[in-house]
Amino acid sequence: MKSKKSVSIRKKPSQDRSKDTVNIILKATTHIIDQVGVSGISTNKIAEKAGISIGSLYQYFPNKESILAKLMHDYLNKQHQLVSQALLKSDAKSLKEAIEVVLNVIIKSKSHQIQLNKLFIENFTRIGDIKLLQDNHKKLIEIFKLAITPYKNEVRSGDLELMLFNCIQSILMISVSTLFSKEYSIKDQKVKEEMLELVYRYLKA
Amino acid sequence: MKSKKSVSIRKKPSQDRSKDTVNIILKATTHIIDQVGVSGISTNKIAEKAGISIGSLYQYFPNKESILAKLMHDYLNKQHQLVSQALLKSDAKSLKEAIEVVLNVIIKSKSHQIQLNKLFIENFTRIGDIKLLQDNHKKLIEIFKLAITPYKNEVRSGDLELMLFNCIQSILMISVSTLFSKEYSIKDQKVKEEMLELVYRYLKA
DNA sequence: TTAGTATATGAGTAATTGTTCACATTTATT
DNA sequence: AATAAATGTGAACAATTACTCATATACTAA
Repeated sequence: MKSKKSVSIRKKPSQDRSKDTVNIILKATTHIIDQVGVSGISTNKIAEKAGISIGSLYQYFPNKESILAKLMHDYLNKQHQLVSQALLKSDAKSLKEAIEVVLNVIIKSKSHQIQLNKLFIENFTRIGDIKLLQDNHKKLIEIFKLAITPYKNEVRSGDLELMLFNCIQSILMISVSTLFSKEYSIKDQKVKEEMLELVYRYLKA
Repeated sequence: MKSKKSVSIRKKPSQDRSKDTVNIILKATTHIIDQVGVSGISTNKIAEKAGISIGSLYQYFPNKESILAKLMHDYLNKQHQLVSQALLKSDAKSLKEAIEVVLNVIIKSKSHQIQLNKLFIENFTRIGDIKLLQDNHKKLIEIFKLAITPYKNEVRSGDLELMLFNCIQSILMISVSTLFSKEYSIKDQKVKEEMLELVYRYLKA
């Protein structure tokens, strides 16, 4: 039960076929999460689904948790990368437009990687990964802050960190909720507009 | 693996000592969730922690899931009850005050039952319990709607259901997040005020 | 007291879990 | 071609899992 939730890989794959193996393992894990959830995962099942031997799996991952951690790590990294890129290319001219840019990317990242949101949520309460998630939130807050800095005269005064913390939590929760909701979809334009309205009204002076 | 997530109890306890047993089981489960999370739970551990035999546990619960379901069920029921009661006794005179009443109770229920929020969140992705959670959200939306109805001239036009859906998601997520955050606490007055601000600004005309 | 019912017990079971290790095969290097 | 390194294999293991059942104890009512 003493699982070290390391993100590291046991052996660094040098040849192409071993890199493939690692990718296949990660992909198989994602599929299983999608089908039976995080609690339904076992290393034997992953190996089976990946079509490799259980021994091969342990060549590259020291334990089960490290697979989930790697998946989580990659997912969050990708998210930051996407948001940052979008902001660079953005031609936002107002607070509202800047918010919209951030919102668009988060929504996009959520709707493209639905399976991983299950991992995202279940990990919320796992002690070992709380730090990972909190770092994620902090990074998102930083990026968000950067995005609205040019328009800070439009922003009401107050504890900006806390305000952005609340914005991020709201956006994430609404996004994820709609993934499981029957009434609302994250792809629904109306939902996006309401999220924008929520954040904009909250932040503006 | 074919778990029936029934809330029902296998045998109805009639004597006092058996009612005690059921309560002890539920309490022990709550403690374990608090310490090692939902995924660290096993029926054997519950029985051990409760100081009863594993056989006794299965006298009253048909399977492991039914224990978690009962816990969840009780928790959500209690929450509705508290919110409804608070609204009855409320002397709110404006939209903002009505929101505050709802907010106060939800915050109170969250901060009083910290452990169960882990169950709450992890259950978010478990197929069987999604319906339970969605029903919970729907009920909260209904209660919320009832609370602000007297002041609906203060509320902006739009899809009220969706608006309240977003409010509930935001409130819940911010509440739960602060339970795990180092920077912010749900007991912090500033956090409460910001949540009120978020919801009020979003709803008002 | 006695008989019936409710409650408690815990060794036992079959299945699954995470992980290891001795060995086989494939690739890179000389 | 020979050797070393990288990669792949899967039977095997101890631990843990959810759950059963035969039996024992405690209560209730006659």
